[in-house]
Amino acid sequence: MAGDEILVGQLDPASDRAVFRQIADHLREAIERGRLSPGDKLPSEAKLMDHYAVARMTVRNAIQELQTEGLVVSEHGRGVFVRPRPQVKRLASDRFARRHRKEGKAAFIAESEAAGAAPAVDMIQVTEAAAPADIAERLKVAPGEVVVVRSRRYSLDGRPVETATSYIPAELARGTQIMDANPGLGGIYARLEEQGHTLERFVEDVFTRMPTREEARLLLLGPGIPVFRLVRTAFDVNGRAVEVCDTVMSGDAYQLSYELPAH
Amino acid sequence: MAGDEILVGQLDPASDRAVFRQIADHLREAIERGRLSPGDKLPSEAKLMDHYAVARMTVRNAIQELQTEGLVVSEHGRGVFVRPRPQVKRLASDRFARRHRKEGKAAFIAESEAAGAAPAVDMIQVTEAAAPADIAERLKVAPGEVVVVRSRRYSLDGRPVETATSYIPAELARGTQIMDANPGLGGIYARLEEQGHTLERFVEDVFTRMPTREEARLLLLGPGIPVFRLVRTAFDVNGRAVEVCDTVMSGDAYQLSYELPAH
DNA sequence: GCTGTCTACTCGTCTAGAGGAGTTGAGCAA
DNA sequence: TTGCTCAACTCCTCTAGACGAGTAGACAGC
Repeated sequence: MAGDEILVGQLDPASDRAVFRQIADHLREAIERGRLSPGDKLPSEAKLMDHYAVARMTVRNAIQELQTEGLVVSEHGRGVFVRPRPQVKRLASDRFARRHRKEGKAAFIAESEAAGAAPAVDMIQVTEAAAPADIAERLKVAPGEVVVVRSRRYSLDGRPVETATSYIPAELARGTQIMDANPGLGGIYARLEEQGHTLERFVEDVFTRMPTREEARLLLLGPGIPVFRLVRTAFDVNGRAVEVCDTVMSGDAYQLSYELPAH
Repeated sequence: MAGDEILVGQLDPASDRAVFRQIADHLREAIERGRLSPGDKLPSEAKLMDHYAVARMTVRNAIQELQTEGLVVSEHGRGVFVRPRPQVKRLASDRFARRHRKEGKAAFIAESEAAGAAPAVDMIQVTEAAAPADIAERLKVAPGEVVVVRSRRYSLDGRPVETATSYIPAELARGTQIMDANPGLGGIYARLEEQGHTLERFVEDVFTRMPTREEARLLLLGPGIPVFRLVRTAFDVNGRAVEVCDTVMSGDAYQLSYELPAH
């Protein structure tokens, strides 16, 4: 039976460390030392109860601790498993360079295919709405001013990995393909450049936090998985902010990579 | 009594949503709507038991859910409180520019003082050890090769916010102040440049995950707070990697900011 | 004024049990 | 072979209670 071979730990009754923490320590160590590999099943609650001679809640507390650390995931009716490590997608700092855009594909699609993964976009919505305060500040529009809001969700190989919401000043978007669900070849950055707003630079602000319930639902995030929040502001050659993109990315699916000059 | 005014929610017995989740939903909504502000005390377990007419474990499950979401923190003997939002430190992408270094201070010290916070560095250790695999790869040294390892912990206003470990090829560090606990004015980058390794660029790889137990201990992280892991490689003008700095930062204390050219 | 104690209140840990619901595989029936 | 039922096993939800330990305020005694 999977996982049984790790049932070797002994409780230390003299320790002032809580019993459930001692059990969690045993299991954690088994995972970190590789006695349990990603995807392996932990001993069932019943087996752990028998082995350590403790009540059910004590075992569950131990497992709960590992869950919040992101080390294991439980599946109702099946068991508790060491969390498999997903493929990590590397986002390079040149991913919005114009040369990539010229190929006629939006950044996400182009680089995903290059990495050998199957990209998909769904839940595309285009509306007009008041800009949230922090977005309005970045776009240099009045708080509450109506802007065009484009939101969508990206998936890789069937797994949702990222939600993104773009905010564009209304006068830059109205009457263009930016208002369509499909913004056309090269994405909205290509459309903005066609309008004469040649892009010069982007500023990305990166945060990390635990997902909201809504985000966990959209990105299929279990407990113990944080998200990146990435707010990117696009500036044209006149220094005007022409778009702000607010992205929430599954923290275990991404590695961000940036290049900094030493000046 | 603090928090009592939010005791207004009603359970929906017809709902198939678990009772403890309904209670968590009520409390979460109270926090998000501002009926409970950062620092406010939630109703005690006893009050919630009375109000919802449920068992203690049910209430504790609800609170546990909010804890793993990072919304509340519990304090033994005092109560459960809405997590106060700490001051966020913004790391700009030019923070390692030479002009900052010339002022004679290491990056962390200089920018913290500029932001009006009191910086501190402790737990400084300098040793020689084998480079971990991913570090060796970045440094372009043989796996397991001995390098100089400098680790330290940074605090702001008394709160530890970041641990950092630098790896420097041994032949670049031996016989220099880099081996000392105090690397001198301008930090180790200044020392490397004095050795003729003029820095040209940095590459930063950014990850997010939940902290290990050790990291949570060093950074005083409660449940529900993720960390940034930031691995920075410094390249000199010859394209040689002269240092790799592996940093773990409290996720709620930092905002990273990068500038990307559109090319 | 200071100190130590006492008490009420708080969350932490643990036990012992009940019923429910999702998953899986064996075995049987069509 | 295919499809169904059923039992065993899994984790999920919830109850009811016990004892422990940290906190904070009231209060008596010095």
